[in-house]
Amino acid sequence: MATIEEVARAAGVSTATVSRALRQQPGVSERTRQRVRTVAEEMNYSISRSASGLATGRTRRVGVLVPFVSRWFFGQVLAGAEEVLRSAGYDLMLYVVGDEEGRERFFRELPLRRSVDAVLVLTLSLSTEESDRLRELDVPLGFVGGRMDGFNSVWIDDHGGGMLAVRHLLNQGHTDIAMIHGGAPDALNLPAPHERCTAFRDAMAEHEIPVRESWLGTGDFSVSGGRRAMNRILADELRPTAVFAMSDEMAFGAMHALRNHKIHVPGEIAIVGFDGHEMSECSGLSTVVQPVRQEGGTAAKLLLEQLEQGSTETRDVVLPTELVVRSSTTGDDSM
Amino acid sequence: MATIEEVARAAGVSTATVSRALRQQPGVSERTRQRVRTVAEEMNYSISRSASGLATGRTRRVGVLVPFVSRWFFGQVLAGAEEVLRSAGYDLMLYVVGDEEGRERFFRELPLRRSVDAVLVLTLSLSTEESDRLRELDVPLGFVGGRMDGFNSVWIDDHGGGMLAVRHLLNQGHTDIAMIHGGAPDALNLPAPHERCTAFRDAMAEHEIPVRESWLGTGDFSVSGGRRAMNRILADELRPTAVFAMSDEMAFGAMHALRNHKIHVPGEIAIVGFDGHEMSECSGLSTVVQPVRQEGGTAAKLLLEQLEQGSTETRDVVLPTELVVRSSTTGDDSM
DNA sequence: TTGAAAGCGCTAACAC
DNA sequence: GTGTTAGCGCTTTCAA
Repeated sequence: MATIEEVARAAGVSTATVSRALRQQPGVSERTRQRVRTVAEEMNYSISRSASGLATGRTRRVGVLVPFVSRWFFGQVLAGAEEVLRSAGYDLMLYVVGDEEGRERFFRELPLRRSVDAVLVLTLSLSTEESDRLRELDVPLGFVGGRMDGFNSVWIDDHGGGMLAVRHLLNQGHTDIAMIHGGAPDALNLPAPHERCTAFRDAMAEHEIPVRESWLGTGDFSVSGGRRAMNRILADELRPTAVFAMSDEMAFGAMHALRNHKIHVPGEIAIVGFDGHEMSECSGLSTVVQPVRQEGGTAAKLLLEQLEQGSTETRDVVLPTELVVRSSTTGDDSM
Repeated sequence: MATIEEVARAAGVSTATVSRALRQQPGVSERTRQRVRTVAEEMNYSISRSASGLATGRTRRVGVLVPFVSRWFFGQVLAGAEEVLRSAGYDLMLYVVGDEEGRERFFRELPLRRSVDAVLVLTLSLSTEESDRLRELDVPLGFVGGRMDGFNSVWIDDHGGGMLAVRHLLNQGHTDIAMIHGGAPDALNLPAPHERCTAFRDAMAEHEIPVRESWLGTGDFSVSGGRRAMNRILADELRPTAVFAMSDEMAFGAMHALRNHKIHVPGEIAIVGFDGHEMSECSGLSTVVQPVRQEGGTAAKLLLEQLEQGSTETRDVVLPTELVVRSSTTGDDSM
C-alpha cells in the first residue's frame, strides 16, 4: 500500500504538498493539485488514519453507544446517525452496552478513549457516574432520548405525544382506559417512558377520570411483555374499553392477547400505541409516530457542527410527534 | 491525557518497558510489571490506538458491512458479531451500505482501507467487483449468509430448512400450497432466498404436486410486501390451503391480509415462515428457526482466529435450523 | 531484565 | 506555491 512519500516521489513534489493537495487545503496550485490527485489515484493511495490521527490528534471517528441493535427503534436511530456521519466522512464505532456486565466493563475501560472525536449516546439511560465518565473524555457528546447536561440533546415531546394518544381515546368516548408501560422503574430508565406515564395520568385527570391501578401493566417494552401485561389486565374483574400502550411493540403483544381472548378491536377494546413502528400500519395500530431516523440524524449533525466549529456549546432539539389514527381505535375493519 | 512516556518517567523505567509490561509481553520482571500497571492506572493512562496502530500496522478494529440495521434479522446478526469482537478487545466500525448511492461510494472509496484488521460482511450480496475490491484489502474476510471464496463463511442450510417447512405443510395433508418469496431477483441477491425457493419446488416435486405459478408472490422481505403478496395470491380464482413464506416478516404481513379477508388461520389457510423472528412466538407462527445471533458470533470468531494465527486459510461453518410448530399450521387457537 | 533509538506515515510550522 | 523538518506516541530491534 502506497504511502504519502511514494506518492510524493512519483508526483515529483514533497509530502507536504501531497498532504495539502489531497486535503483540499489552500496553498497549492491547481495544476499541482490535479497532478497529485491523479498520481495518488493511480497508485491507489489511501491515507493512513493512524498516522494522520497521530499527527493531528483527530481521528474522524465517532463512538456510538446503544443498548440494543436488534430492536426496530434502536436500529432506526442508529441508521439515521450512521448516514449523517458517513456522508460527512466520519467512521462510526459501535458499542452495544446492553447487558450489565458489558456495560460495567465499557465504562471502566472506556475503549473509545483517545480513539474517537465525539460520542453519541442513543436512548441509553446513563447514571451520573457514567455520564461523568463520558464528560471526562473531553470530546463533544450527543444524546438521543432526553435532555442531558453537557450533551447535544435530541428528544421528542413524550408528554405531549402521550397526551395526544390518551386524549384521542377520551375523545372517542372511552373512560375505562388501561395503560401498558415499560416497567417500574422502566428497563431503560429514561425520561421518555416516565413522561408518557405522566401524560396518561394528566390526560385522565383533565377529564376527571380516576385511574384504576389494576389496569396498569408492565410490558417490558417487548411484544411478549405486552401480551402478558394485557392478559394480566384482562384478569381484573372489570374490563377496560381502551388501552394505551407506551410502545408499539407492547401494543402488538396486547393485540395478540386480545385476539386470543376473542376480544374485538376496536369494538370491545380499542388500543393505541407509541412509536410509529414499521409494522403499525400493517397491523392497523393507531399510534403516536416519532421521527426515529431523524432523531439519530439530528444528533449526529449537532455533533458534527460542534466538531467543525470547535465550540463547547451544546444544543437541544425537540422533534415533533404526530398521532396517526388507524383501525385499532376507530372504524371496524376488524383486527 | 497521559502518554506512555509520562508513565515511564513516573514509574522510573523506559517506554519500552511500559509498553512490554502493559501488553503482557515476556521479558519484564513481575515486580516491574506490577509497578508499571499501578502507575498507569493511577495516571489514568490509556494507549493511543493511532500511535500503536501506526507502529504495529494493526488497528484492533474490524469493519462490519450490513445492508440495514433496522431489521430484526440484521440487528441480531450484528449484535452477535459485536459481542464476540468486543470481548476480544476489538472495536467494530459499522458501515451501512443499503442504498445504491452509499454502496457505490463505499466500494469506490473503501473508507475502511488501512483502518481495519478484518472485514465482516453480514448478509449482503456482493457483486464480483465488490468482493474483489474487499479481497484487495488483503485482510481476513468474513461472510454471513452464504459461501464466499476467500471469506470465512457462515450460513445455514437454507434448502434443508425450506424442505422442513414445506414438508411440514405436506404432512398436514396440504397440496394447494402458495409461496411468498423475497423478490425476483430478490432484493438482497443472496443464495439463501434462492435456496428456499428451490426447496419449495423440490418438496412439491417429491410429492408430485405441480406448482401453481399464480400462487407465487413477491413479498420484498417486508411485512407490507408480505401482505401485498398474500392479497395478490388471494385474487387468484383458486385459493391455496397453505402458504410458505420465506421470511417471518412476510408471513406476518400475510397473516394480516388473511385476517382482513376474515380467512381463518390455520383452518382455511395454514402458514409457515422462516427465521424465528422474536415476534413469531407471540403471533403463533410456525417457522424454521435459525440461530441468528450465533451466525454473527461465529463469523466474528472465525475472523479472530485467523487474525490471531495470521493464517490465510478460511473456514466454512454451517449452522443448524429447526422447525418450530405453532398454531398457524396446527391446532385451532385462532389467529 | 531493561534501555536507547530508529522508525511507522502523516501534519504543521517555518523557511525559501 | 512549495519544501524541510520536527514531532505525534507508540513498538521493536539491538545492545547492554
